[in-house]
Order: sequence, then structure tokens, then C-alpha cells
Amino acid sequence: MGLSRPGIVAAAIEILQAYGLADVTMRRVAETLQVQAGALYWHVPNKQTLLALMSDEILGQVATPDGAVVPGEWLTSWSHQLLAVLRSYRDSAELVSAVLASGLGGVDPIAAPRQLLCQAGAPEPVAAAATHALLQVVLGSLVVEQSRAQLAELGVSSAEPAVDSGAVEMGIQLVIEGVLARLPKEDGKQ
Amino acid sequence: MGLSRPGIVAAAIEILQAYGLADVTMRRVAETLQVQAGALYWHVPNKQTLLALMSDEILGQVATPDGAVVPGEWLTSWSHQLLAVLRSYRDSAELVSAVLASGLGGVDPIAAPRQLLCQAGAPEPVAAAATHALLQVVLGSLVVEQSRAQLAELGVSSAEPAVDSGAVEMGIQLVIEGVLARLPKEDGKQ
DNA sequence: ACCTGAACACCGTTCAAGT
DNA sequence: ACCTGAACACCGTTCAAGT
Repeated sequence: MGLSRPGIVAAAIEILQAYGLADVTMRRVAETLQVQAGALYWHVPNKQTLLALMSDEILGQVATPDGAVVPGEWLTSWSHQLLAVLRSYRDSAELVSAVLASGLGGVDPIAAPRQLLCQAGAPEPVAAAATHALLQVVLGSLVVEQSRAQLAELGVSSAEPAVDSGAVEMGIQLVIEGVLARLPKEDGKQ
Repeated sequence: MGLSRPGIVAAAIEILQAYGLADVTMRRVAETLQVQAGALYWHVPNKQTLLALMSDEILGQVATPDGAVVPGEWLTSWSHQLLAVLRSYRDSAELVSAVLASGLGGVDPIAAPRQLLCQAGAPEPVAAAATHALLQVVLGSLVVEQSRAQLAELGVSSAEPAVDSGAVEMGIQLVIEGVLARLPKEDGKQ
């Protein structure tokens, strides 16, 4: 009893999981909480901000790989972590992309890998561009993958033969190899 | 006098340029054409399809580099061509991304570079993943760039210091280097 | 064949008024 | 402080009816 920001975000994520992003409307969130739609606006300034809070909640679950591994492994591991978390939420890629574009997100999803690359000796612009590219490849491929899944669920067996799932991982690997080639080389041992 | 598919697409693109993607609604397109909103549905099955037609129109302007240049230069040139065309239309990256996700587009934007890579000796999955990654990096970075521009126009000088414009180009270069490393090497001279 | 008029079932957001 | 009720200004889409 009594609305709260976390409660609203939780309800929104429930709807996201059960019905998809298109069904996350202020009115449906309010309905889920048995409250009038206008009531939400006392806790959250607008829908865009609610979406940003949802995105932050999801991105907050991406763990940074521990153990002092070599940069290449670290980046691969991190990318797959991100991929796994995003795959566990329906329409998450579209959600995160929209929030990223809006600039309202409170979580910088590429802060960790960018820092790692800088520590590994990459110039800041290279680290920024590389992590950005990595994120875009993950999000872009996943948007397609998830929306295709959505369509398939509606019985629309799309014309395209579905992106083979390994393509995402291969795209990730290409970007990682590109950036590794720019790293100062430290002799193999350790 | 008399609606037509091309006329509808042209009107929609005019609105896109003048007011942005959010203002491209069936009702506003109809209003521009001095016609009732329902009339559009005789020429176009739904809004998604209209968006796909707009995207096709834009992507159709991307010229493939001519002259038998080396793969690296070809890919760089193609990427910048794509970038230039997309930058010439407001909100084009968001539009193309949405259409790509919907699977309704009639133009495959990466057909040309994929073919080139295959001819250069790349295995098909590598060529597909690489061109896909290239497209995602371009679209992803541009979505951010264009939406930031949109916000700036509304006087909202965003908190973030704006993505420095060179980051897009650097991301492109990284992906290209990654794929070039996988190409069978032909000795330097021609 | 092609378009109008009007409706249906929604949206996000605002805001007086209540408690 | 927090929520209701009701409105405002929109959406995409459908469809009888006209021409």
C-alpha cells in the first residue's frame, strides 16, 4: 500500500517480461498497481524516466569479470555477461538502446571495459570507441534477435531464415581482435 | 490529385526532415496531402510498411564504391558513404534501425560489402558478421548523435559532453581492421 | 477504384479536487 | 504528502457509405 519508485519499476519490468515493451504503458503499469495513471507522476516525472530506471535495473546486473585475466579474455567474458543478462529480459535491447539515445540512463554500461582498456595501455579515444562499438554490436544484433522472437511468437514465421545465433558472438570477436591489435604488447607470460 | 504510394512516401520524408520521426504520424502525412487519414490505408497496409518504404528510399542512395580498390579501402569508403547518406536525413538511424528490426525493409543494406568480403576470400559467416557489425556500429553511434542533436535543438543542453564526432569513424576502423586480419593475404603489390 | 466521415480503442500528461 | 477523476490533445486502424 502506497506507491514507491521501486515498486513502479518492478511492476513495469513484470509487464515487460510478460507482454513486451509495447505493453509497458503508464496506464497498464498503473492498472497493475491498482492505481490511477496520474498517480505515477507523483513518483516519476515521465515515461522516459521510468524506462531509464528499468534499463538501469537491468544493466546493474552485469557483473564485471574478476580475476586478473588477460584483456582479450576479459573483454570476451564481459561481452558474454552482458549478452546473457540482456537475453534474460524480453525486449531489453530495444529498451536499453532507447534509453541510451535519450541520455537519461544513470548507468554507463561501458565504464568497466573502457577502464580496463585504458589500464591495458589503450589511448582513451581508442578505448572509448572500442567499447562503444562492442556495445553497439551486442545491442544491434540483439534487437534483431529479440524482435524476430517476438514475431515468431505471434505465429508470423518471418521470411528471413532467422539470424543464426552465432553471428552475434562472431561480431563481438571481430571488434575485440581489432582493439587488441592496438594494444601495446606485453610479453606472453602473465 | 490522386494519392499514390510514392507521393505518400515523399510527404512522409518531408515531415521527417522538417519535424523529425516523432512527427511522422499517419494523420500528419494525410494532412500534408490534404486527405483523410483513412485514405492512406488504401495505398499502404500500415504505418510500419510506410516506415520501411522511407528507409528503403534512404538506403537506396548509398552508392557502392567503384574502381577495383583493395578491400580495406573499399570498406572504409563504403562506411563513410553510408554515414554521409544517413547524416543527410533527420533521425534516419532510428528509422533504419526500427525497420531493420521489423524485418519489413526491402533493401538489404549490407549486401554489397558482404559480397565484396566473400570475393576477397572471407568465409561467408565472417563476412556476414563483419558487415553486420559495421552496420550496427554506424547505426548505433548515429542514433546517439542524432538524438543528441534533436535534444540540443530543443535547448536542452544535455549533461553529457556530446559524443565527439570522430568516435564513429574510429569504431568503424576497428571493425574493419578486425575483419582484414581474417582475410587471406595477397602480396602487397596490387 | 478510391476517398470521406466517423468511430473504436487506445496513448502520455495535467490538474483541480479530495483525503 | 499522496492519490482520484476527469479531462486534453493526441495516436493507428477500421469500415460503412458515398462518388
